[in-house]
Amino acid sequence: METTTVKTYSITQVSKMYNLPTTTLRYYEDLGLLYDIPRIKGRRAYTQEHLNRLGAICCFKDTGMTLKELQELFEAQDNDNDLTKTCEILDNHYERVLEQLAQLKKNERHIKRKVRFYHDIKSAKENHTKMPDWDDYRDRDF
Amino acid sequence: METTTVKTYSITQVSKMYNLPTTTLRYYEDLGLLYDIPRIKGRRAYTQEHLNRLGAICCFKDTGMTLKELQELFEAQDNDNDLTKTCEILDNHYERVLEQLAQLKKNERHIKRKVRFYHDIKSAKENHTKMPDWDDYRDRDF
DNA sequence: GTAACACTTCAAGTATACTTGAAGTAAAAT
DNA sequence: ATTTTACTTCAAGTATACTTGAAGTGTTAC
Repeated sequence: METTTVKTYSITQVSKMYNLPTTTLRYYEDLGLLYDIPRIKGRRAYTQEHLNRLGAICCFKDTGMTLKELQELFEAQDNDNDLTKTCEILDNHYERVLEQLAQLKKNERHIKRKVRFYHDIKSAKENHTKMPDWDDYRDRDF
Repeated sequence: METTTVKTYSITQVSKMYNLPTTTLRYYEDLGLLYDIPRIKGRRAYTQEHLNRLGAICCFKDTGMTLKELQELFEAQDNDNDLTKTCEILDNHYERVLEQLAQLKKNERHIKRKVRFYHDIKSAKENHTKMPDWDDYRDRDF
């Protein structure tokens, strides 16, 4: 006979690893996003499986999925193992992520221009040189 | 004597242009993010200036700035014309945007892998071929 | 032994960003 | 002329994602 010990993590360890308050970890459990977390003497003992799931939660949440949508995704993935629905949700979400990425790149360029513009205004004021014109910064690559 | 007519836009036109409900436009005005909007017969008449400002609001908001932070930024920009503070806020925000961009790219790759993984599971099940293993998808470029 | 610490559950409270409802006005459509 | 449409103001309500508070338990520190 053979026994294997599975490495587990306390709620505070997980909290630090994922930079999430312990209250948020409990909240996700309440919502059913994390479940079957074993208790050792009443305390949560997260396994690698739970960490992987939590990684997925953060990834999807950070890319704009609501917790409700995450519940749906996990329900399709776990319970019924409804692959058609799982793929549909994932495909739709991936589309949205690509749009986000394109938009964020645009916004990044716009903000970069604005940063330069205001720094140049600051310099101009300090050195009593000619004030920059925003028209020279719009839609121009630096 | 010379009179120039400035092109203006109704709240519904602006709502459609920026894909924001009219109620949200009024809300932004309540918060002071948009101000000095002239009324023609009681109706809001947005000028190009307001559209530019609204564009900035959307850009900063979409990159994670809160409306309160936007109020601070605009206060530094408009009222006191406090360039040091304006630059500081912009610099800090730009840093955050670069981090977001890096993170979003990571998340995009992770989700792409997951999309492929589940599509491959679906195919495997339909064609009774070997099920894929997630380990073959982690941190691998396609 | 007892105080401090690190959790536990469960219910209620909060922050942000809108959103809705009620009551009114002014111009266009029938 | 009167109904419909498109706004207006102002106050109150809502959704999402947490966050806090109260009361309790089991291990560690002195």
